[in-house]
Amino acid sequence: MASPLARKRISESTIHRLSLYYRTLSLLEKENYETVSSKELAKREKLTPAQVRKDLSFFGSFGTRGLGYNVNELKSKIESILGINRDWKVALIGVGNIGSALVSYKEFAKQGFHIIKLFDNDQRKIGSNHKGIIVSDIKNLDSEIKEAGITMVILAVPATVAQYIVDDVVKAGVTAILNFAPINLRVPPTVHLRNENMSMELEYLSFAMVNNHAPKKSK
Amino acid sequence: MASPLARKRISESTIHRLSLYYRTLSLLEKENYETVSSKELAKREKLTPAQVRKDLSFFGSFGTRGLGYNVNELKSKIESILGINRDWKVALIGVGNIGSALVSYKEFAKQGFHIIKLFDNDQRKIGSNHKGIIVSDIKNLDSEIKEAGITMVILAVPATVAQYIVDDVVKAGVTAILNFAPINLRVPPTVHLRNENMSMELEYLSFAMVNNHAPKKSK
DNA sequence: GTGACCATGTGAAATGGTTCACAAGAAGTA
DNA sequence: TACTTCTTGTGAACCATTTCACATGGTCAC
Repeated sequence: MASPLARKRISESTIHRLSLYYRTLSLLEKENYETVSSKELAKREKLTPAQVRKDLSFFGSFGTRGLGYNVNELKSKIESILGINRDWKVALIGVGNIGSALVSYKEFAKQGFHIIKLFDNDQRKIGSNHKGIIVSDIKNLDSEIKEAGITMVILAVPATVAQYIVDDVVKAGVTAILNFAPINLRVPPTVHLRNENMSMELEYLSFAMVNNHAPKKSK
Repeated sequence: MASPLARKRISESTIHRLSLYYRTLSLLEKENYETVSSKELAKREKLTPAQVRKDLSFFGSFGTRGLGYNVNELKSKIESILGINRDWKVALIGVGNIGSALVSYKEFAKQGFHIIKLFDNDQRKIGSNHKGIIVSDIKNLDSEIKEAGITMVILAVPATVAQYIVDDVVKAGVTAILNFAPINLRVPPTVHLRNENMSMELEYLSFAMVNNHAPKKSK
């Protein structure tokens, strides 16, 4: 059995699949499943049972031979692996198209990501109320982020200003950034950065159609 | 040199990186770069030069030894590989939070993805105007999609109804679907499906923070 | 034209990720 | 208890992707 804390490099794909398992386990829970086998889980994700077992084995042995995994238990194990067994305070910067959609995006809150601060530089937006949150002036970014103890930020600003804001939020102590701007950002090595690029998947689709690439499971 | 039409399986990662190269080439074009080396391109994407050259080599030899790649030319090569050297007519289904943000999302149009039809089942939304497009009743999905010759659809509806709509759009002749609903959809093998799961990247961030996973380049 | 330099394109090697195959553990049955 | 059945957990084998390393071919200065 692998120790939960074994310092082994876990692949990005494994983590992404844990997210999928988590979502499916939540569903199984609602459907009142007691247990689930790697076979069943694999079927739902269009993966192989071995893949599922291997992914989980990096973190421990959570199953029972002959029986499978206890749905509740596995779900909560994955929660703690992914770090979503707690509440995250998140600031959202840029209350434009994407930004305002994200404020209302329920999946985030479901998994413990709570947007508690909104920032913008547009005077018409500052002071306005989105889902109970008042939009702050981006000038107050530093103090408000520090005060609220926020370490995670969603960036939904135009590409032209994204880097400046990144520099600022990093100074304010943020260590995780989810970036929606179509630009490559620079962050210090201590800061985690992920990019959400919605065109990418459309481009993959058009590639697949044009080249008659065999349809495959999606990421 | 690999023939552009060699039937070799191209990896998903390679295609995603082409998207990145494309974006950066557009930028370089604006910055009036004539040529770019694999080294420079790699630096901007935080990849290795060999990776860049290998990716491109699957599709042909586009560079000049001693000089690098012509920015304009490479950009247009990638455009045709990705199938974005043409206009795609896209229908967007579900004009809620996410949906209405996507209508205004400029990156799509920039790359040739034109949302020309909106559908919803909410009487209050049907008939309303979003960026010049009138929201249609989802009841007319089949006829309107066929009539407009749409083959690509963005799905931004609640998870509970997503599968029904997928079945309908497939019947209407759609062969590519970008799904934002947090659910695993079933499509026939002839239909391309990609999922956009915005929670996944946040979960990756929280995993990285909690496990002190060395920050790495983002996808 | 010649020489120095540079960066591509690509086999081969190395690395990393997925699948196989099976020993071993647990549950249920008689 | 003994037997059957089921499914996990995991080394080993396999396959895919990335990186290395270098021959090749082109540019540019003089």
